[in-house]
Amino acid sequence: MTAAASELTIGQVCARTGLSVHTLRLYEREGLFAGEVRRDGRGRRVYSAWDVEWLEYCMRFRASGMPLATIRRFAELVRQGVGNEHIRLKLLREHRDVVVERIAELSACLEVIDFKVGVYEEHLAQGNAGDLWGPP
Amino acid sequence: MTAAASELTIGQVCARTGLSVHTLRLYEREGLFAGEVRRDGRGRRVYSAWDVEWLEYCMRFRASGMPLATIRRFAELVRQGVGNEHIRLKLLREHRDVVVERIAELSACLEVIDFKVGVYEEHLAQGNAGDLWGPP
DNA sequence: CGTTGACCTAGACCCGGGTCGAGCATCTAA
DNA sequence: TTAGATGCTCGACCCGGGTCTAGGTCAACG
Repeated sequence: MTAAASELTIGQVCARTGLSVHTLRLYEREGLFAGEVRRDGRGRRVYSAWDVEWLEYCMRFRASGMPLATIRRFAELVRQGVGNEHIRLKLLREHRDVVVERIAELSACLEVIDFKVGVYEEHLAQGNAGDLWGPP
Repeated sequence: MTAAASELTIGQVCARTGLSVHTLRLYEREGLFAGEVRRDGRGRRVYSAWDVEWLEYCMRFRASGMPLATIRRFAELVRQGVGNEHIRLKLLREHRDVVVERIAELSACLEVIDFKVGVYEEHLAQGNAGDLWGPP
């Protein structure tokens, strides 16, 4: 029989999150979890539903460029429990700003790339001879 | 006296681009330049204005997440000269798509982060007790 | 003169973030 | 009962992208 739906093995968590077992164990070693990952009688990891929820946030943080070290700091704050919410908020806001910045940077790059794409399109459209972008 | 404005030393290029000498030399070794970097009589690098222009594009590519290997492929195409513009265009378009994707991903992350920021703000605003985001 | 500063090469090192493998334990199904 | 999954730990490895060092050349300045 299977355990309660919120008692997941590492393999199940992999399946749900797309992370590899290796990565999951790495994250644990690196202290990214906001609560000790429990073990069953045989020493195997047991993840709860909220461990997974937390992981999903971690994945968002990663996908938005937050380094593991920052996630660890955040996790530590959560582990310490009630009372430091303003610090957590500060951290989140700082990361938010980084992400906004990054989007702006990418958008600026995109404009440049689009410009160059336009140049090439035009060049090709008119079967233009002569090198685009070569030494003068 | 100084050389023509378009004949730059590596140090001058660093100053103009913000890249370190190390990085500039690395980029050259890695074949990122679209034209051989010339040398003066003493073996010192001499950069032309368009080398710098090219570098500026490279920096945009990097900033938008293009790996060095891809920049190298692009540079090779340019080095080969006239005739492969459609391939270059394809490469640029593919990268463009990657960037657009990435912006979308970041925007999605931003929403999640903003949501969590909102949760914390509310929590703090009402001096709420009880842990936000702790094991149930 | 000698020292200072900009440059050269080759190669080592570093960091972040995984990814993999060896060697072992346990459960399950054929 | 034995093979196959699945899990465990620990430590090695890998990759991308720099960054730094040692040891050397040269020109110009005081």
